[in-house]
Amino acid sequence: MNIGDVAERADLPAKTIRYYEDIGLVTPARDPNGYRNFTETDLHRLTFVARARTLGFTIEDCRTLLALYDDVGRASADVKRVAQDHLDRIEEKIAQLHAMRETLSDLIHACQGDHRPDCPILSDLARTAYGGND
Amino acid sequence: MNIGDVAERADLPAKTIRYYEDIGLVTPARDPNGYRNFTETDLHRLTFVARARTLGFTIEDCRTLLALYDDVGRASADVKRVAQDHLDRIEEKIAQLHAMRETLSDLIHACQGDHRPDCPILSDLARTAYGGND
DNA sequence: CATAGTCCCTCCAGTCACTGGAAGGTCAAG
DNA sequence: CTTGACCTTCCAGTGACTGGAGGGACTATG
Repeated sequence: MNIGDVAERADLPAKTIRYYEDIGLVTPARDPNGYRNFTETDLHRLTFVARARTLGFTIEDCRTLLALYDDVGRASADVKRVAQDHLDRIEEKIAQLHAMRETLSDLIHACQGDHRPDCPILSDLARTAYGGND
Repeated sequence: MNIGDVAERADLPAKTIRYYEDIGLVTPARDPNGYRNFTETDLHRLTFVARARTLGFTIEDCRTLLALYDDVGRASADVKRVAQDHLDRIEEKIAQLHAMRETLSDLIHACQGDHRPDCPILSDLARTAYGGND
């Protein structure tokens, strides 16, 4: 398979696949003309990575997960730990985003959004760090 | 004020403040020895940016918000639009993260996490794209 | 006056995961 | 033989910093 076919079947840009080769996630063979020649296994690894990426795993996580996938003697506990760590990071991010959302939506609701300059959003941003404790 | 004082008062690394100067968010004066000499106004702009960044605004947003803040003839509607766009992006990210969280936590719950190799997490990642429609 | 320690300076490189583009080689069809 | 679609490599840019090298400036002490 050429890179175009793989790109379509793995639903990944060809650029990304070349990048994944660069960083060693796949190592496709080469035709005499220099074209990459992917096997079904290569494609499978790429769809694996694509799926992991949509779940938010980092490339390093993907590398680890691929290694575990290749290791028939793996312990599922190792996989679970990678996933749990990742989930923890996601929870943390969600919490941060929730905090931002709350503040932002409060400010947006408080803002008239008209032609006048007065704006609680700017007032909030411009508040000093000691804004009201004294 | 030297950069160290500003760093402490704005709760920003000195490195970051230099970077903000590089990209034109502040333009502190210079002492004859080359040291940056920040005014209270500079500090105020930096705390403004710091606050905006904790609310997740991009640097470009910060640039826009600072310009609006400086413009006494601004319309609050302009500020509100920037904030609303940002909130929309946050909502979208939260939705994505929720989707990841749901899938991940399902998979993690399904995984025994023991010494055996069988693992629904890996099975999910390794599923083919046509995984069950045929 | 020398020295030590703390601050400050600039410039370069790296992060993460791609993405865009230039410049050029290869292949199948007409 | 040309056109167009494909493929190749290499370089640079993204966002928002961060780390480090290599060196100058200032303050306090002996």
